[in-house]
Amino acid sequence: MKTRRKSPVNLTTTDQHYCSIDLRLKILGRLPFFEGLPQNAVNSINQRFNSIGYKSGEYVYYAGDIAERLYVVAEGKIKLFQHGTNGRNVLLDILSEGDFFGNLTVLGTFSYPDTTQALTPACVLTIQSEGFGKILDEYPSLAIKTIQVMEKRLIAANNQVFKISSFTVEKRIAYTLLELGKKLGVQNENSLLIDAPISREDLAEMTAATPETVSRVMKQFQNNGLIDTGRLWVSIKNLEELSKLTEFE
Amino acid sequence: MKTRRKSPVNLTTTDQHYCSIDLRLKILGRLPFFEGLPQNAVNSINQRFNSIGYKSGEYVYYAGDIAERLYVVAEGKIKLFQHGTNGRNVLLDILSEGDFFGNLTVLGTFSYPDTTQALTPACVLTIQSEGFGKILDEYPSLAIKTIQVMEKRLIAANNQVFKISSFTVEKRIAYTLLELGKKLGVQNENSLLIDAPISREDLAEMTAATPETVSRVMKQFQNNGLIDTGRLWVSIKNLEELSKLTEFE
DNA sequence: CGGTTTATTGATTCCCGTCAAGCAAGGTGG
DNA sequence: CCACCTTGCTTGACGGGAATCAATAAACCG
Repeated sequence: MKTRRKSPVNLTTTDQHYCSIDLRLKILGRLPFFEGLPQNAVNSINQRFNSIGYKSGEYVYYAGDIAERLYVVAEGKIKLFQHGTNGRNVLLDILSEGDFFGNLTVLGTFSYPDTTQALTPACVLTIQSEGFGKILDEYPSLAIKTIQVMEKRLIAANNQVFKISSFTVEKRIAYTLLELGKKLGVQNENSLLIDAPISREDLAEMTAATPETVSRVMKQFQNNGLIDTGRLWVSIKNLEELSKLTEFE
Repeated sequence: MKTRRKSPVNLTTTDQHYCSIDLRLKILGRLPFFEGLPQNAVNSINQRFNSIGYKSGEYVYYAGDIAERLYVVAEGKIKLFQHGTNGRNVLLDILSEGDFFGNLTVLGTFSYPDTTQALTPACVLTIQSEGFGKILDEYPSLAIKTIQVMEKRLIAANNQVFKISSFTVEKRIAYTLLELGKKLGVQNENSLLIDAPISREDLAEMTAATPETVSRVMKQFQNNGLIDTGRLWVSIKNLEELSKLTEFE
């Protein structure tokens, strides 16, 4: 069963990876977050955002920095995590196009509770929290949209707590792979490729496990034909069977 | 070291525990959630809420019920949890006066992801999600307040993930007791009483542990003079030392 | 004062983390 | 294109922290 091969994950986006001005205007308008707004509103909002490009591995901000900006992912993937005690971190989320992070509103000075890092080359739009507050005042429908997105994220975070609290490692890993498939999956021939360079360590940090254990469990999944995997990539071959693993006791 | 005695937690609120109409009007206006709104707005909003009283142990809604209402705690404590596989649940939060739960906005029909149950006799105000949507339209400042509250909750949920993922049981329990102290604490003579009937099982469900382990760890805390505890109550005697336990590796 | 719920305590088991060594993949420079 | 190096993955042996199972004791309630 030789399945190891070159990573099928697309890593080579255009090298010029600070987002060009005209590109970002188009992107902003298409973001699900701003959909439904009239075009002139989008233009107006767009003018108040700046864009920044990040190379893979670069940090957007660190936990503890003063939280005064809101960010929106325009392109690429951003890791959101908290630093663990010894050097083992906890990976809370992987954000992609249209997701926001950072500090939404002005509620006194406080610090970011987490660190954000580009997992792939990425383009990020950003605005001062204060400025975003003004936008919310101007476009109340955006505030409601924001609430809806946060509602979903809170539910997801609670599910995460649930998962880690009551699943075995095997179930946690299966569940996490399925989540990643839903969020970052790209359908290839006969398998669902997770379109981001996810390492064993990343998975360990998402599942409250160790890289070694993740490796062992994934090997087993691979032997059972549930997934296909290699260095920095995973692909789900049998989604149904993998789902079954997360179901019953 | 005989510390076992009658529970100091106040359980006997007025027995008539469906909230009276005039009481709830006063309560609504004082809720931190609605503060800052002009009085006539509060009156108008108040008219659109109903109030329901719950006896200790009663359920407000179950996970899977169709999510069409928003709730606000007016009095008492509400447990928010998810059902585990075998009968061991995961306790996500304990809500008290001013906290909201349920479904905020209308985003298609979907089900509550969690179950809510009165931990003490409680009075809860409720409104259809649709009606709350209208209120948000009318009072945009409320939408921003809502965003801020959700932002805090999301951060708390992420911290919860972090805690469970990277702390030992001892640290998790210490951390959870401190959280409860902050949220539900009442300063008594020389200790901070957690003002809710919290069982070993509740704590286990909050810390991804078993009641037996919680019992053992708390016994140790008690022997070290950090806490004082009995059946369905806990009091923090030495906050500083307890905090130290959660700090470094 | 019995009956019920909650908490304690002990003995045993096992999942998974830790430590350590070796291997495969990819990138780089000559 | 190959030697080399870095980074990520695999695999095994071992130990420990906490779950499980089980029985007793305390607290509370009618």
